[in-house]
Amino acid sequence: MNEEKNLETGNVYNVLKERGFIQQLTDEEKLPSILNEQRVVHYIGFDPTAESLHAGSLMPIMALMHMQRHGHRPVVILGNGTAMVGDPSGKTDMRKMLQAEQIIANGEKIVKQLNRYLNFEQGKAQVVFNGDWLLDLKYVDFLREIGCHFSVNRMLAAESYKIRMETGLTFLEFNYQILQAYDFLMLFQQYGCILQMGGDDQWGNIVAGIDLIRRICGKQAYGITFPLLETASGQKMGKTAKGALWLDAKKTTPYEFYQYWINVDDQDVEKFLAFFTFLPMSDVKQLGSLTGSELRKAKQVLAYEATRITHGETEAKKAEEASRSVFGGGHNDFQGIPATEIAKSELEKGILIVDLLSRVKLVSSKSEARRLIQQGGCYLNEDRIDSIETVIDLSFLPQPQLILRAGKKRYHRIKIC
RNA sequence: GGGAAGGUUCCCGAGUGGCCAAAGGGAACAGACUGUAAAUCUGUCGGCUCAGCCUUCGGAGGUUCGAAUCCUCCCCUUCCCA
Repeated sequence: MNEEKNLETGNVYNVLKERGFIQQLTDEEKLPSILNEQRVVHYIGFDPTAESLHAGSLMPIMALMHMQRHGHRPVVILGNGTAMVGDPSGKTDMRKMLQAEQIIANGEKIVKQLNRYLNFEQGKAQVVFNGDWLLDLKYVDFLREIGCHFSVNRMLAAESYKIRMETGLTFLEFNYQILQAYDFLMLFQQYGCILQMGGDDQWGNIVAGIDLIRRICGKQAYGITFPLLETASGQKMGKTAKGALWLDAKKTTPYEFYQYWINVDDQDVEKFLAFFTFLPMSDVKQLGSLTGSELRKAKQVLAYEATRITHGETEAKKAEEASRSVFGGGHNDFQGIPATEIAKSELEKGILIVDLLSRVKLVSSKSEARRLIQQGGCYLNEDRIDSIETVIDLSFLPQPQLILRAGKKRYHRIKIC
């Protein structure tokens, strides 16, 4: 799915900067020229705390893609070691502790996912598991060799621990930063990795790694952080009605993925085009300058491009078609929208509308289904269902298929088999 | 280890014996308006075999006709002291 990208010319630093990826960096003087002059090995860590990455990881992924397109070499760390600890940076609560096997299994799935975005052939990029060096560390040796370089006073003063200084911080989590710094050191020594990137909440951890490398190796390493994305309404980006916006088509279908992007707030369109597509900035700005309903064109481009990058061109086209036919009126191409199979024999008996809604997960309980109907939000083939007693049976079948709609935007197709 | 304050429905947060499925706000959902946007207005917002019933107020017991509210023990969090 990952087509060969042509190497792009120009300084990747300028590209990242122009597209808004850079929140902070450690050396504004040197880093841009280093990125211009040499092939830079750089890394971003992903926590295998779930079996799929979600939209929150998309910005780091896009950054790595830009880097690779400019000839640099991404290293992805899967934090199967650090996930055993849990990063407290910028968080209110302690993370749930996960089982080691679960973490490994998640990690393997995530590696597969990353293959869609990055080219791992011929050493153009690499995945490493930090458990390889973290899990077998000897406590006392580690304290003596690494721990002695960290100032607790300074760690406590760090912004990333500030919230947790109020709500509580365990020693376990307090060690996270040291482990991440150690990761950077390992990558620096073993792979010549001189740059770490991450969300802005990682700043403290990144700088800790740079310090450690300087103290132990006497060499300079660098860091870049990305802005933490919030939507215009102040929500963390990538939330859907069902929860996270996953990058796994099984957890969030390409259609749903497309719908997320086409529904973004007007104010976010230009920003998101810059982050989540590879369109030239001139196009991004031009699309972003559209106003009123014209802006929907920009959203269509955003949705298509973002879906294409994650799910490929075929799926993106299908999602686009389905969205057009559903929202644009007219055609009957409902191929792309979520579907459930129901046996014809069941329909012969008839199914209560309430049961049907809950069966296809358009609602999370039958009470919700009743509420939906009573509030006038339930449609079958674009006819409003008025009664919660309605029984769906073969008499509804002159239509080639059954299309259920909940509210204005949530569609579901019933396949008869 | 000692002392203090707490743990309430998705989140924040009221409630201190019945009128509590539990105020208020946020989030979310539906309707109207619209551009599959935002804002606004209206309504909804534990579950079910839905005029009734069942489960919920950290956990387990107990008192009582009746408990989120009182008692006992336990678990957890924060703060102060060590």
